[in-house]
Amino acid sequence: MFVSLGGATILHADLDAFYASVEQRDDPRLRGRPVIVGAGVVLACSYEAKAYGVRTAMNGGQAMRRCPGAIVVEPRMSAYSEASKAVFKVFEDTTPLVEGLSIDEAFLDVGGLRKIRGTPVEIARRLRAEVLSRVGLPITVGVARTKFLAKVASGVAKPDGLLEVAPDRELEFLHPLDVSRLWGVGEVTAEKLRSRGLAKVGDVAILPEAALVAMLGRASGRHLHALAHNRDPRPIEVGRRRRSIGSQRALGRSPKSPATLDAVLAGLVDRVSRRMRNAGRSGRTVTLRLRFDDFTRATRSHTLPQATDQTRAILITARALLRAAQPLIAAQGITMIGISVGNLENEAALQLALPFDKAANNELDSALDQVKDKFGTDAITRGILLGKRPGLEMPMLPD
DNA sequence: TCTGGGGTCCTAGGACCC
DNA sequence: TCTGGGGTCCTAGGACCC
Repeated sequence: MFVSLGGATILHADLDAFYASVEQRDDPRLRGRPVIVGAGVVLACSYEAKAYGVRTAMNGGQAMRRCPGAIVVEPRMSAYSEASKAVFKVFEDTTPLVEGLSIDEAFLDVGGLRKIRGTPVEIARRLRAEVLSRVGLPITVGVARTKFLAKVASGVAKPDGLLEVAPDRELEFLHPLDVSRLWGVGEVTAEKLRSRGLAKVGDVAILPEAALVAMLGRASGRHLHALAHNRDPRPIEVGRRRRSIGSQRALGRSPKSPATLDAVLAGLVDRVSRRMRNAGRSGRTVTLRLRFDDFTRATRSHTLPQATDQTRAILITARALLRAAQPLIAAQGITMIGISVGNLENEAALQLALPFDKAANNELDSALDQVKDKFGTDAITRGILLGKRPGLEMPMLPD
């Protein structure tokens, strides 16, 4: 057991197969059985399904071929969001130093709690028990001296595990691991490393930093070099804020008319701007994201002089970007469209970033009229094209 | 039944300013 | 008229993560 202040005091807590676990918690018939959340594509799958080779992001048909007995359930995002909040409540009851990474994982710094709550491992053990008893979900915790290592440790310990990497055994733990275990090493980087005979973290550790930088670029090279040598001084950051808000939609492979694209775009902008207003954020940079038949991607962006959270200002910008991308779309066939707004500011939104522009306004209205002509008067407001969600704010009428 | 939806960070070139 | 370095912002693309 460690008593030094420089010991392993960072916890990385990571819920196991989060969406699927919530489904198994809420429906006893699913327990112990392979569960897939999401029909077209696997959003999450239970460990019973993983045993058959089902993976997140896998195509639904492929997943069913691998695991014909799997039970497929529709995602229930609100249930997951609620479960996430309950789990974060447990985190925050443990320590105020919580840095959320995503809906289902967080770093906790428990370094100052030894006297009142025990050693980090004792705290981690209790945290796991509490998440199970209070929220009913299994969670894995990695304990280490650095964030990086705590995250790697929880990855190794999954599912339903607890693993401490003692400070005097860090390299012993790290160096035999496959390079793909490292945070930031995905398919592309792992393949680059492997093609040079670097399969294990220990192989990477032997290289000089300059060699890694030449291979992977400055940031990735330095990052990987630091981690292979077990250097990660980053502290827990409490209260990190999101830097962009976006929404996207897959369109399938059939050709899309401009009016359809416009309707989808309007729906995306409505959803994004609504979420911005709910979050009290406004932004300046509007980015249009496109994906084509051959799965290549393109982005087009424009930065406004002032931040806004207004549907109309964002939609006018988004439409201009879409128009500029028309040749690309015509040539390649579009299969996904997305909008995101970045350069977010924390203050409440300013009134309207764009000066009133009669021509742009008329153009917008006529575009929305075309959508209505084609799909019915209330197509947009009723959200028929956009997921059957009532209460959309479109169309925006002239002042 | 080939491919979801939400994000983060980094790089590189060009415009612009001092 | 030509030349320099440094800094910031914007745009586009790409890798990665859950």
